[in-house]
Amino acid sequence: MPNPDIEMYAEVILPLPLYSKFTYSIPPDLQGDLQPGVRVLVQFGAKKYYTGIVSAVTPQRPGDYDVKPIMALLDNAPVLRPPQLKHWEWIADYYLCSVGDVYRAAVPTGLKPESETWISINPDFEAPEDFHLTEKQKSVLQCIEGEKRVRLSEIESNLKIKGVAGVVSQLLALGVVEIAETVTERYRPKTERMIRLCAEKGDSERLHQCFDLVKRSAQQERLLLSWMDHARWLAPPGQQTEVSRDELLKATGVSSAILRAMITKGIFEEYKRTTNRFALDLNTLSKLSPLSDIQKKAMQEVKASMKDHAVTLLHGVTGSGKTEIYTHLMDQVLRDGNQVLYLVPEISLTTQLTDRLRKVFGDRLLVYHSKYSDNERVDIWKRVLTSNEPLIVIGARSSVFLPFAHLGLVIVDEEHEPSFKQYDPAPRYNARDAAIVLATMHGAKTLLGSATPSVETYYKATQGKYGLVTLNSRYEEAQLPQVEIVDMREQRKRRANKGILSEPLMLATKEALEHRRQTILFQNRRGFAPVVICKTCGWTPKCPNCDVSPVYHKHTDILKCHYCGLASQLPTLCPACGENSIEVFGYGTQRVAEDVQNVFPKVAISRMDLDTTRNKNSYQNIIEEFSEHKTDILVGTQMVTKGLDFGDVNVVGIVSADTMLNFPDFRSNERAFNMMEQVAGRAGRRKEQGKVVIQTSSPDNPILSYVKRHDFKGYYEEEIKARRQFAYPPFTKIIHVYLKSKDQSAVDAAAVLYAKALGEVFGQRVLGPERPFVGRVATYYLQQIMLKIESGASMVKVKHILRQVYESLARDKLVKACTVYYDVDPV
DNA sequence: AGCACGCCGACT
DNA sequence: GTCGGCGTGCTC
Repeated sequence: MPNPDIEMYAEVILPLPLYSKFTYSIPPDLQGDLQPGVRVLVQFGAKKYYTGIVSAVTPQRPGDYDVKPIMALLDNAPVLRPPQLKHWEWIADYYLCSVGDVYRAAVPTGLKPESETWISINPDFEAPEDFHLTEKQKSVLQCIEGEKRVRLSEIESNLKIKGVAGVVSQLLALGVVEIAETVTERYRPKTERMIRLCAEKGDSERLHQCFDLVKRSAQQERLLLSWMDHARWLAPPGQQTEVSRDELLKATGVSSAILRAMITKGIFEEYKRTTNRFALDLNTLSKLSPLSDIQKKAMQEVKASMKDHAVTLLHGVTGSGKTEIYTHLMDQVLRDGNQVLYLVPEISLTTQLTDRLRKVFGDRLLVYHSKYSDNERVDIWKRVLTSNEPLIVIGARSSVFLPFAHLGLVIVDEEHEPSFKQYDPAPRYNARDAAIVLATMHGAKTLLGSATPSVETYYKATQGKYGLVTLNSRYEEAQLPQVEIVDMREQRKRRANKGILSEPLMLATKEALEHRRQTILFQNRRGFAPVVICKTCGWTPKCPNCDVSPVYHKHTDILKCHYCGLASQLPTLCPACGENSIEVFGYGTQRVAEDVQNVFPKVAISRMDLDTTRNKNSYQNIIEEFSEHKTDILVGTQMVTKGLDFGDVNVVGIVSADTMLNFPDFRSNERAFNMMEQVAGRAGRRKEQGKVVIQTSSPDNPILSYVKRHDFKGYYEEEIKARRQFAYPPFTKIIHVYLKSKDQSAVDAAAVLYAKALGEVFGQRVLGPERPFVGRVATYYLQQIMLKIESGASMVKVKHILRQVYESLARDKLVKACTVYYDVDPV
């Protein structure tokens, strides 16, 4: 039993980017209930309340400040599991951010209620004689008057003026309004509208009454009969079921007005029921499909490798059936009573994959990703938290944070994918690496899978640090596609192309169409045209917030900045010279789709890029339509490269390889090879050999010859040589130090100072500062300093030095004007 | 990250 | 004279 005489204190993690620890006192009535991992409500600063997570409980009274008490305990039991706090600390330490940053990213918002300011009219207020208000005050007051209470943010959005907080504080001082800070729980369990009869089971008199009431309406009668059918009303007692409103209306085809009338008559009654978001019919489960001999062999090798390696790489060419191997492995882990984390890039989480797995694993499969609503995410969190049962979570990046009880296996598919790395905001973590660490904490094994492993991973595999299993042939002897490289300069010289389509790509597409086959065209740029220019004076538009040119979008007829999202009008006359000579150049997906439609006017084309996949179901719809062959040609950005499986695709066109090949950083070869090989892998996944056409202005680029031969090893050997020669990963570890400010001269000067200070300790390991590829994003100017640390050097020491340098410069006026942050292992 | 406190320009 | 701009420093 806790001793109530000893005062106890709790260390609390707050969802803030602060590095110091915050300690609160535990009120006597909560002593003994508090343990690491529970959520508590605490006051922070003068008015804010946050949901914090208790990280430790100690009897140690902290130093010389007034300790605030914990306001409330929000949980009976921790919302985290034991290894999670350790995992958060690892991420914060490794990726150089605060634990609060990790907490913010890890836990769904619904579990982190914050306080909000509510404003209401002061009922006791009496206006003195000479009382008058300014116009601004009056309009704010009007917003409050109609309601019981309003949020500050609501007034701001209603009036569309700034400084509402100030006006409210004036009104508060005058006594006109009062304010309250409240904490609202945002999580709402999902409810379903249900319909029941206003009669007891067995009350036949009442039932007759009901039938009398609907006698004159065929529709109402139908609804009543159908309801009785759905509810199994006539079955023996105890076998009745609840009837959902939607289900009933859908089954009968009767309009909701009819139902409403019957509710008004008192026949039916509507009520709400909390539903299980995971409801599933267990009778539809199907068996695992058997593995081919080659897959069986690979599976045995994977299992053998896992005996002596914590991490194993499964290097399998596109279409070799890696997913089948994962499925069998997961099944075995479930049988052993353990849980599985299956990480995939966001786009792979379409029903293509999840339906397949759901058929095998039923409700033991949970799906978790960013297109889910926060409520749905809280549901999944709670389900994982309360379940010790074997289950599989398939999810994107953030599912590494779920409260697993006992992981037996972690799978990271498409492990080379840059999207596993979060770039902004902190924590800037790589989910693949965080997952490996998590697996180790659980004593679980990790399987990384890819057709084009990252250089780092493949290097570790060749060095024996990771196990390596290779699958060289495609499933059912499908062949890797044949690759043709087309010189676009030569095409244009001969005027053989039609718009962006070269002759070979046009012919291949045409042939595919004739054989009822499909085509994917890959162009890694969205919008219509990336370049807008005045032909008379050379003027081009610039984004006012960023250091880029906006892209022309034809459908909406606007210029759009792809960095900050700002949209503007395309001027008809040049703003610089006044001539009517503005033209657009270059190709985005919209324009590619338009060109293709011009060449093949009768063919159904769809487009998949960020612009067409904003909504939760839009991926799904585009992919479904394409896989059901309702569309013949799919034009898309890198989204189309990620793990999609379409049996009828015979032709893949890489519309322009040039931007990929000429990117100015050390990963550009890796990215270009992976992207081209992956998109090529979408072709010919069934029996007939597919065809890939790569259009380029530099057909002699060596990367293209490796893609042409599907020669991963050859590309890798050359790449690893270059990495060694120029001291890039995996031979060094890279940390980017960023400085950010709205004041350009401040960042520029501060970055020089910073690089100099770092150089005094790290010497040649410091490169820069330089402006990043895009030097200004959303009104912030950026400077980047690159640190190259030899692999094997003590990172503890490096981080200690980074902290010291920051502290020594923190008082400098220029540095103070900037935000400093780090990106560890950038991709 | 918020938020309060505090010190200088354009308005009643 | 005041309102209100945002620089600076603190939050258990």
